[in-house]
Amino acid sequence: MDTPQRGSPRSAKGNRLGMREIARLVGVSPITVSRALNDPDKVSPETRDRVLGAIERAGFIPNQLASSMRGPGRIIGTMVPPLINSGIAEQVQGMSDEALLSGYQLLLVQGDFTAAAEEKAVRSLLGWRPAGLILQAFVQSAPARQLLVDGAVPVVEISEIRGKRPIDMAVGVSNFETAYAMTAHLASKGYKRIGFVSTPVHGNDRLQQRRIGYRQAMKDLGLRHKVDLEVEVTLTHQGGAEALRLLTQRDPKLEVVFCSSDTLAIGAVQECHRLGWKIPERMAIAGYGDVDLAAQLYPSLTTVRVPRYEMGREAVRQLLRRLAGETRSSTIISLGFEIIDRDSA
Amino acid sequence: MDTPQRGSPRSAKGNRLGMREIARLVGVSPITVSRALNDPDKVSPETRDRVLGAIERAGFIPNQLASSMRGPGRIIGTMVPPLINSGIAEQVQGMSDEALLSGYQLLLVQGDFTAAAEEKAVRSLLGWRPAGLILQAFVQSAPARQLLVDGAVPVVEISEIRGKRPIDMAVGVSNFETAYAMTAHLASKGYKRIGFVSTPVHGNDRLQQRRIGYRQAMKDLGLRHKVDLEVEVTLTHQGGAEALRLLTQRDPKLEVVFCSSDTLAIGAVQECHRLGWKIPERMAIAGYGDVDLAAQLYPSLTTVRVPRYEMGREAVRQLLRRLAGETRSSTIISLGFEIIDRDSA
DNA sequence: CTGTTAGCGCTTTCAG
DNA sequence: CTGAAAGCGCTAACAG
Repeated sequence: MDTPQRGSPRSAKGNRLGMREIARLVGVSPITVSRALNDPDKVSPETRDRVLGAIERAGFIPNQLASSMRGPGRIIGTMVPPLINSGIAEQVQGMSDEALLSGYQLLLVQGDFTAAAEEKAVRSLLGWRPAGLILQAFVQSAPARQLLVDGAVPVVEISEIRGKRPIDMAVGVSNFETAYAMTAHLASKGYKRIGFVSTPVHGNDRLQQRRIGYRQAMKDLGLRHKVDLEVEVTLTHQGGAEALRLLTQRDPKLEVVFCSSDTLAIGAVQECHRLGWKIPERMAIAGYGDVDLAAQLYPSLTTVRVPRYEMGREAVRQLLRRLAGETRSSTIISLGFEIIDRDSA
Repeated sequence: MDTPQRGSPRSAKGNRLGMREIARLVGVSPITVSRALNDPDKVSPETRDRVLGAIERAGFIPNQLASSMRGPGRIIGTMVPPLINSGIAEQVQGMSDEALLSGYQLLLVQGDFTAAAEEKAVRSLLGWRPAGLILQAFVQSAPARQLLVDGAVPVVEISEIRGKRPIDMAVGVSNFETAYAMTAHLASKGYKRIGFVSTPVHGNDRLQQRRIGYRQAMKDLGLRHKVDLEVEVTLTHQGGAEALRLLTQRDPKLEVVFCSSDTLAIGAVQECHRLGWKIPERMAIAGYGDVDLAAQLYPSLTTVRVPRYEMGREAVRQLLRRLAGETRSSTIISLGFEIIDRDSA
């Protein structure tokens, strides 16, 4: 209410006041204002209150750009795959929540799964001199990798963790294990003819590992596996529907379709409804991800739960630990997973 | 390949070289390097090539923090509602795509729908001295509003546009119109008993307008409307299922449920399946948003399509136009919508 | 507990 | 077309 309306309305950008003005107002030096804000213990309670009061009254908001030019910045740069149609939103939420807790901000750029976009994204992120980077769906193209190595910035990859050397740190699950476990789970329920659907695996090690896990399980369990039990489709519900049609065309006796993403699985379930097929009697469906809808779907979806929200948080935590000097060496954190057995398979 | 590996590995943060070093390398002054990058025409082609070559070779990435301290920054601050369970991801994608096109970066913070979070979010955004702000799900709490008015920063709200005075600029649809149109559409198909489901409308003007639109249409069309045809539930698929149970309990003869979000509608559809109810014969369902799944759902979902991706892009465009000095006054952009008539109602 | 000095890396004047 | 000087707003380092 008593905030003075200063300067011209919306045009001038420089009418915001700085520490200098606050300092003058209170009758101290700028550094004291800085300390009152960042290191309150180093200022006498009395001075502190006067400073903080003035800040409040003036509506002063410290310029983070300027702060970041000295110490390490308070930006965490993150690259994510397209947010549409994936559980990535949860990961972002996890990162965002955890970052804010420690006063960091997320600078978000979207990659797609191409090397060119990747390099561009990393470049622009590094331009902000972030305290660290969190990379999802990172394909490690050579130039981008080089940038990061040169960059001397802590990097956490949220990724496949099996048999891969992270640039610096990594958080994730073993996609091989999860897919293997699901395949074995389906077999244990008596299914023998198990198809596998994914989006294009080329250049995506998470999907590669899932497919390898599926294949390995089929082999270990002595189940018939042919390449034509596998299809690649686009990451849409429609893709899932297509996959179902394709696979049953190739093998009319197919019993269950294991989809490498819930999106695909949900699409496949709808297609079954359309065809009038009973799930799981005529066709069983399994997914991957345990999105919100999975539990509410009819029939409820058997799927793999990976802790996406936790992965986001853990990635930030790992970064902060490194920044605090608590860890020096490269670390890989494997989070657990669950096979969620529901009605669709 | 020939990029020299300089300095200590991952610990030292200062080993990145700056314009000064590049300048020295080429034998020009720093300002020439700056110009080669930002204003190539002002540098002789020959000098430019030498500078750019050196930059390339050294792997130099300009420090955006430093640049932003002089001219207007290249950050667009955005506040979004929780990314989970909403079409927001598309809007973010739209903003992100458009912003990147012009060399801006998105600084993302998540609000929830509370005034306290809102103020905090706006504060931290302003701390980065963004070129502009894009606010979604902004409830205009008094302190936050004051911050923005004082802030002298262009603000675009992605919001309800009916009868509201934006802080500065706004992009959106009339939620009243959309809900009115859908209700009328349902009535035109012969439905008389129409229920309405939403998440809590308190403090959310978009939802308020949708509900008012529904009520107004019911009245205008001479349809019976009682408050017990309306329920509020949480924004989850489960919420949609609950709503269906609740409403049919209250009015066993209910014919159609209009959900203020596709998430709810999809949940309601699953519940119908579970109950063994035919859609739309026993119960019809309509949604709002036209998410990806809506078209693939069985039965496919009758819903309202709002151009979320476009809203994101348009918001950024509006901001950029203002920054370019092309517009001075407050503007409100209303984007269109479509009633998508499918099988569920 | 408080202040002075200097400088982060870039870009805006203003001169050549 | 190129450069020198100055400074954006803040904070580390070193006094008092």
